[in-house]
Amino acid sequence: MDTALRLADAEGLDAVSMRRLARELDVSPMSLYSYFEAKNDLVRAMLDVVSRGLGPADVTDGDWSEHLAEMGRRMRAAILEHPRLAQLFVTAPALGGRAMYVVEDMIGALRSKGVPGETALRAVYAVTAYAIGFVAQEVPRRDRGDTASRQEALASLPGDRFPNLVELAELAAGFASDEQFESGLTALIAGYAGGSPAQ
Amino acid sequence: MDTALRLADAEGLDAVSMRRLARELDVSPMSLYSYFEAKNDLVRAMLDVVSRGLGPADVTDGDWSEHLAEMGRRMRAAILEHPRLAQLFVTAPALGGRAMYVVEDMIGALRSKGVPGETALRAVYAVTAYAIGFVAQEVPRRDRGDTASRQEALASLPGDRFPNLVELAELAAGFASDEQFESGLTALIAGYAGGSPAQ
DNA sequence: CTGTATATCGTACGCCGTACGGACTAAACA
DNA sequence: TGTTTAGTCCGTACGGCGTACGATATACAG
Repeated sequence: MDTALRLADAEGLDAVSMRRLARELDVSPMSLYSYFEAKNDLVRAMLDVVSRGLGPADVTDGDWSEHLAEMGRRMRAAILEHPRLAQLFVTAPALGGRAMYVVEDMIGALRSKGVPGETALRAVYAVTAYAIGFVAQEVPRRDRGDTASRQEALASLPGDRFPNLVELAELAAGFASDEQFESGLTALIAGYAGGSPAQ
Repeated sequence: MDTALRLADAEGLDAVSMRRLARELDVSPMSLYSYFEAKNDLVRAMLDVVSRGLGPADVTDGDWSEHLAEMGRRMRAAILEHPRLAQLFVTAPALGGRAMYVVEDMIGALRSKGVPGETALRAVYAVTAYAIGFVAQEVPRRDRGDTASRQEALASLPGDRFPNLVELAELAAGFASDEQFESGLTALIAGYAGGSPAQ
């Protein structure tokens, strides 16, 4: 697993083939099948290791909105630790492994603070969706150049069809990912809490 | 493109190989390279066609929150029309093609109703992230059995470690996707609007 | 008619996942 | 002790993949 993850981080998920991984380990390709029934199993194991980075949601102070926000932040952070594996989270048949524990604990925390089960489920589900979708958009964007080049790309759109994007190019390109993430996260949770608006 | 999309819808994205697509078309594999420089181009073209399904955001009544919500719904609906291509949206280097027009128009609509540019950008970005992430979780879940079997799967978790998920299994399995999507979408937008709480 | 562009194709290379069966090793048991 | 068993490793082979390269055929411009 170490080698597989190192390989994936360094050269991308596509570089992780049974044959290539075996070569890295100075071993025959078929040997790997003693440990994984098929390549899918290997990939699932990789996802599991990464999602272990979620860690327990041990924040106990603050109200439940803060709990929930923290879960969202952890989820994003865990995925961003291995950006090249991000697509796994997004394509995965289901959140499993560590993520399951986090969801369970988060729902428990919310309920213990008086949130009804249904709302807790809905809110956790929504935050999960937001975090995954956000990172899915964030990762490729990050790979594709700095702020200046992103701004240039937006500004060079045909101005007669994209007046708003062109006008706001500088603003849009300058958004820090962290702020942008917080913005949506805060809004989403505020919506569930019926609290104050974001931004 | 028609054949490629039909093939992808019927047998999944993996079935769309240059060789297979050529066979479907009664043509040599290499012939396809007259029209697409590489397989990536073909995939991008497929994504473009699908995202054309977004259509223009032509809802002009209602306030801007309703506009924004409609964009989210359209986005989800467009992706769900070709569920087996969903991962493309999520892995894509950037929203392009039709999606770009939708974003532009949506930002324009929001601004024309008095929303500051920055908020408009942030809100549209957040809704996009939410919609993509939601569908990413929704598609595999849908493939994996009906309500009853999902409930069973949840209920059979070890009760000492997952008390909440077990207890709420019935509730969780029974959530209709549409309701769940609306729940998060409403919350998110309400957060930006500073309006009333969801659910 | 001649040249040039366009579409199609056959062949070949180096990847991939993995089915199958064999060889070696170490532990469990007689 | 010898024998069996389970686990590990491997070589070979099959069918698939993307696509570089060069040849051919067809159509159209001059």
